[in-house]
Amino acid sequence: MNSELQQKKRPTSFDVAKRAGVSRATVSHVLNGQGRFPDETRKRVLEAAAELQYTPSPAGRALVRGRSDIVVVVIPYTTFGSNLQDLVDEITVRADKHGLSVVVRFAGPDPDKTLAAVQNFRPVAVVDLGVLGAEQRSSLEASGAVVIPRLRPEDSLENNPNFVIGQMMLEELLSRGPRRIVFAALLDERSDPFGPARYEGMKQWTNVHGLPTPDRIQVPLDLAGAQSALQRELSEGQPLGVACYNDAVAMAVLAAGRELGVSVPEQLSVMGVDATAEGQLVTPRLTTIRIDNRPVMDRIAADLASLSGQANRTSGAAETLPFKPISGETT
Amino acid sequence: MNSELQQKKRPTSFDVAKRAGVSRATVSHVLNGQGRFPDETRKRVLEAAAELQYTPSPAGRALVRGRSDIVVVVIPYTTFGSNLQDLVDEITVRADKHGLSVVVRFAGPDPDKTLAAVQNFRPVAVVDLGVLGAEQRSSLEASGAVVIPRLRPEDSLENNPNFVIGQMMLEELLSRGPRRIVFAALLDERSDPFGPARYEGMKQWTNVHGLPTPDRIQVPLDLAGAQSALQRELSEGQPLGVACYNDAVAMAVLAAGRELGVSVPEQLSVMGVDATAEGQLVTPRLTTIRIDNRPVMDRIAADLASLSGQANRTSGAAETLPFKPISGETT
DNA sequence: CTGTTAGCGCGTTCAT
DNA sequence: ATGAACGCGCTAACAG
Repeated sequence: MNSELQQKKRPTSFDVAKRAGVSRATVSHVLNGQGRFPDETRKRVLEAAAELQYTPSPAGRALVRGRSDIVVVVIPYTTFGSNLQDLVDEITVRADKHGLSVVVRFAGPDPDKTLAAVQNFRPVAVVDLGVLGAEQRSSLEASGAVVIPRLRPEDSLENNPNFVIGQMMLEELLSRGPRRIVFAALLDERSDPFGPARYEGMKQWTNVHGLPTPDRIQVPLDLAGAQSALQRELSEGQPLGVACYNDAVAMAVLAAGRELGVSVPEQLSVMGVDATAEGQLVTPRLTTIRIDNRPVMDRIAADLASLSGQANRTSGAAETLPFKPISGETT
Repeated sequence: MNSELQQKKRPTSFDVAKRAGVSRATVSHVLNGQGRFPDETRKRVLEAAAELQYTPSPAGRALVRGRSDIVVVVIPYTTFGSNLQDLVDEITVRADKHGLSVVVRFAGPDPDKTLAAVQNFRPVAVVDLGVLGAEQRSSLEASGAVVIPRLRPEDSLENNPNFVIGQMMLEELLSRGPRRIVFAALLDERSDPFGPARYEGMKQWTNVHGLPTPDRIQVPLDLAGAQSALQRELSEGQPLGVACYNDAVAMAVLAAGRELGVSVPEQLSVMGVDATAEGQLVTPRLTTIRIDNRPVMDRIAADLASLSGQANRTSGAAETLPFKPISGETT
């Protein structure tokens, strides 16, 4: 028989109250900074709580509050910049300061199930990194959760960063002279939450500048598949500029071009997005766009802070663009 | 457009009971499949629940159960390809079948805070993808959570996949003849949860085969940094084989070698791990190891199933190895 | 001003 | 098949 077998039952507010010689209500008041108590009492309660390592039961609190202390970060099925974890880490730290706990939820193939799962947490807030549609957002808001938005594909397009990225890529691809433009999306559409907006940005730009609308192709991330996808576009013999969804796609296009014997960047210029380490390590080095998510983080942090009623310090509206082109050898 | 009025308050078991003309206790029993009720009653309750879209409050349930329905998947701070997301997706689906909801938690820089955050959910189970130390596991288990995958007697060091991967890399690197071996870890140690075991595997293998113990270097993912890291190892003039922590590191090493003008694979052979798309798209194509996480998934699924008392012993013994070398042009 | 009592919120379960 | 009580924290109302 192991004497250590005791199921550690967590201390409750009752235990703290008993130890501090007060009532449960007082414990609650002191711990939540409500009402005024003599320092003596406050101290006794705080000490008792500390000694018992008291942590209020999230379940009890959620029950009475009607919602949990959980913030759900919903992440699209895609790999955008490996610094996603850093972003989440920072959200976590920030939320922690407001007494909120962060969990991540990967968006599954079925949006409804994802939404249901998120709803099930009765989260106090949902950080949407590009997954939620309009109706999902309002559904969440109807249930009382605050949705902290980032990229909304449907609100004013000109404000959408992805829209601007599409245009930025065009400018870069055409800076060496005119060429036919193609947008290379991922083969797996589900992995492509931002592609459509970028493509839209490109279409609008070409439209404004009197250029033909770029084609859109889907490129698998293997050599053979990419090759056949690219070959169809190259057949016309004029120089081609390929704006890719991300660096991985760009690398597939480049590999295909190499296999097909076309010269880069003369006959084939390629641009990625994300500035991954890999893209900068290969030859030819990728021209790409580095996305800085500090502005996103700031916005999230502000929204998070406003949850606790803290002053919503709006930072400067227009700073520098949150993304900048990285010149490589592929344009 | 249907302007259905959003219910501000979710239905409770009381609402269902009222609608079905029974008591709350009956609702609970029927919904949880306890006790025997006439089909008539069962049906009425089930229908009422469905019509009201009743979802039991997780908070209420957690309160009475003492723990939540949450399964926390703890993910190491490492670059994860979409394969990890697929793994999590599958865990999510599997857990859902048992009425459990999955959340992901990225391991932060501070293990204690990570542990505390996980504990705070009072999870019914924790899926550890390579972050938890022994004392963390026991701490979780002491609080009543099941840590998955469960440690099994056969999980000695020799069976550790990473241990075997290290050895497999050595065999591949040395297949072209003897050369000096170096293990290239990530610069950011925090991102490297599996490297140590792989290095251990290599050390043991060399020891058994009477070869010198491989050096260990840390390689940053930029050209200049990788170059200086590699240069120190190349100075001896004999052929070098570099076993890399992953494909990204391998690409950094290759870029450095290219810059330094060494021939691949004659003077410098390189091996990665992960078989990323990028590694297969570059020239020279990477020799790497593809890791199949189906076995891991099976094990997790089995442990998950056993949470609900379902003894699911379907998994046969060791079939094929869960990883296989991909021959490229770098060895 | 300081602190307590009482009761709510929701699902589960024992005893009837 | 049900009433009542429980688990835990919060807070309105109230008493010292």
